Amino acid sequence: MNPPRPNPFRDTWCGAPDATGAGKEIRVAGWVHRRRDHGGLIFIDLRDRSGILQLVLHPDSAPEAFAAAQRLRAEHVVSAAGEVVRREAQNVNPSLPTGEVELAVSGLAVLAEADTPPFPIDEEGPLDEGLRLRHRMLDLRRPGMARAMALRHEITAAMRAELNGRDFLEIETPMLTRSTPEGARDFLVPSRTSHGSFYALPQSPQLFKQLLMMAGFERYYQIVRCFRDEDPRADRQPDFTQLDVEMAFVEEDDVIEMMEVVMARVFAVADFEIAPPPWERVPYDEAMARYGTDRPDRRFGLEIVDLSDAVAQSQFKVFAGAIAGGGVVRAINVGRHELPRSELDSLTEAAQQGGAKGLVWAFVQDDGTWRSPVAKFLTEEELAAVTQRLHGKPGDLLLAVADRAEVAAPVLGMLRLRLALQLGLIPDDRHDAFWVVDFPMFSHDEESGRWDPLHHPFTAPEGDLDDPGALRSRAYDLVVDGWELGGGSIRINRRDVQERVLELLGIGPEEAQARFGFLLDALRYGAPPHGGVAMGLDRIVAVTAGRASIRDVIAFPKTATGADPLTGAPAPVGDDQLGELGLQLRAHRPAG
RNA sequence: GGGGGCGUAGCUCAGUUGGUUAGAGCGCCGGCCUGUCACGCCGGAGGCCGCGGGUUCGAGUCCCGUCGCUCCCGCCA
Repeated sequence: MNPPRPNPFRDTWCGAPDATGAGKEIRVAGWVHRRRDHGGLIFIDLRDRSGILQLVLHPDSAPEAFAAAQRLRAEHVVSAAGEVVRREAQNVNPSLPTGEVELAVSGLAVLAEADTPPFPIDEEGPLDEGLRLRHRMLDLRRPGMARAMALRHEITAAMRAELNGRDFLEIETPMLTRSTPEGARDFLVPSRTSHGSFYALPQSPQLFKQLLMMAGFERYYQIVRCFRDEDPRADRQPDFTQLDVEMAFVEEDDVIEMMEVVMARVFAVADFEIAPPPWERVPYDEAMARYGTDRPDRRFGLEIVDLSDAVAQSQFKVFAGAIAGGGVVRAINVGRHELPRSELDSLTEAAQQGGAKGLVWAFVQDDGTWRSPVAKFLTEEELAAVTQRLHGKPGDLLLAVADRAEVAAPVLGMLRLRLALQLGLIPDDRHDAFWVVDFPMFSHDEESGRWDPLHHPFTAPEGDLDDPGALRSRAYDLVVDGWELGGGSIRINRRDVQERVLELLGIGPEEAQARFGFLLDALRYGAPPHGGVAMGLDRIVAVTAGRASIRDVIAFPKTATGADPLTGAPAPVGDDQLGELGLQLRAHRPAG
C-alpha cells in the first residue's frame, strides 16, 4: 500500500514497519485490537486496514502515554507516535508480518472510545448471522471479512483491467426500467407521476446490452446490480452483482475464450488454483446423465450409471416396470461406507421427497452377493451385471432409483452431493472449471403444456423451429466446484426468429409488440450477430474465498428472508408517502 | 407456500427421565503483575432459558402457537 499522506493522525500504515525501518520516528492510527497490560508494561496490538503493529508502552519513558494506555479498551481509536525498534530475538513474533519490530510509544492520543463490542472482533469463531448483520460494521472489521471485501475489490479490478485492455467499454444501464421476462419476479417501483404504473428493477441488463450491440458499441461490459424478487439462498440474494458482457460479430468460441481469459486472471489474483483454460465443454445431456444436475461438482466420483438394459428383463417389478413404462434404472456406487439403517431410511425419504417412488440400497458382500432388501428379486446374473457395471467391490454401498429419467437423474444427483458432503469426499484443495453447453432450448411444462425457455427468450436457437422439443440453444454456463458462476448465449439477431420464439412461449404478436416492441423494432435496423455472458460476482468471490455463502462477500447483504437487520428494511411507509404514489394498502399491519 | 435445524449470561455452548439455588469457556468489571503477543494470577458482577399460551404438584426440559436466524424444496440464472 502507498504510505498515507502525513497528517496529525499518522504517516505510516500499521502493517508497514519492518526491521529496515528500525530507528525511524513514525505515527500510526487505528483500532485497539488487543491489549495486554502487564502492570508495569503495556502492549497494544493496533489494527488498521493494512495489518497489526504491536505498540509497547513504558511508564518511565512516556508516563502520560502509559497512563492513557491503561484506560484503553478493545476497539478504542487511537493515534500513536514513537520509534520503530527491533525486537530482541526471543521476542520476535513470526506469525505477525510486523513481528520483527514494535513501536516504542512516546505519544498517544485517544481519538474515540468504544463500547465493548457485542462480539469479539479479534476472533473468527462462529457467530449468529443476525447479530453479525445488525452490527455489520463491526463484523466487517473482523480480519476475515475485511480480507473478503478486499478480495472482492481485487477481483472486480482484475475484470475491469482485462476487459479495458481488450477494447471493451463500460456502459451503465438504467436501474429504473421496465419489467422484462427473465423468468423471475420483478421488484416494482411505483410511479409518482403516473399513478398505477410501475418501474421494474432490472433482473439483468439483458435487453439494454443487446441494444448497445445494435448501437454499434461492439464490446460492452458492466459490473452491475441486478434484482430478482425470489426467496434467497446461500448462493442467491434479492439484489446481487454480475459482470455483464456483450460482444458483436461473435460466435460461442469468441465469448467463451474471452471469458476464459478474464476468469483465469480472476482466479490468479484470488490465488485460486485451477487448471488453465481452455476448460472442458460438457454437453448438458451428459452432465444430467452423469451427475443429475447441470452444475455438478466434479471433484469427487459417485457418478451416475445407467443400469436399464442390465435389468430390463428382470423379474423384479420395480426395475422392469419402470423401464417398461419408458423410465430408467440408474445408480451410484457410494463406495465402502457402512451406513446404518437409519441413515439409509433417511436417504430413502430424501429420494421420495425428490419425487422418486423409492430408493434401492445394497451392500456388496465378499462373495459378490448383495445384502439388500431386494437381493432376492434379482437373479445371480443380474446382480453380478449390476455390480460390475458399478465397479462394485466388497463393502460398497450401491443406491439405485427406478423412475422416469427426469426424476431418477436429479434424485441421484441430490443423493450424490448429499453423501459427498456427509462423508467428506469433496477435496477443498482442488478446483474444477468447465462449461456446460448444448442446452435444450425449451423445457416442456407438463401441467400448462407450454414451452419454457431454459435460458431466456433472446437466446439463439439451433435446429428446426418447428420441432421445439428438439431445439438446442446456443447457450453456455461456467461451472466451478458445483457453483454456477455464470452463463450466456449467442442472441437472436433476426426479428422473424425472435417473433417465432416468443410465439412458442405463448407470447403473441400483439403482446410481443407491447412488451418488447423496442427490441423487435431495433432488430429491423441492422442488428449484428452478437452474444455475451453474465458472471455472478458474488458467487465468484465466495467460491474463491472458500466461503459457503455469498452473504460473506457482500458488505451489506439481506437475510434468508430478504430483510436487512441493519437498516430494518423492508419497512412500512406512511399514508402520505403512499398517497403521493396513488397507492393504498389493502390491509394495514401495525408498524413494528 | 412447504420441510429440517437452531434460539439458555455480552459471545460460543452444556444442561441427564420433567424435580431443590441454571452451569462452563471466552468477554466484561476490580486488584496484582516490566517482555507479552489467545499474557498470567486472584476476586467479582452478569440470566424474561426468544415471546405467548397450555399440560403438570412442579417446565430451560413436554404440547400448541408465534417471532427471529439458518439450510433445503418450491421459486429462481
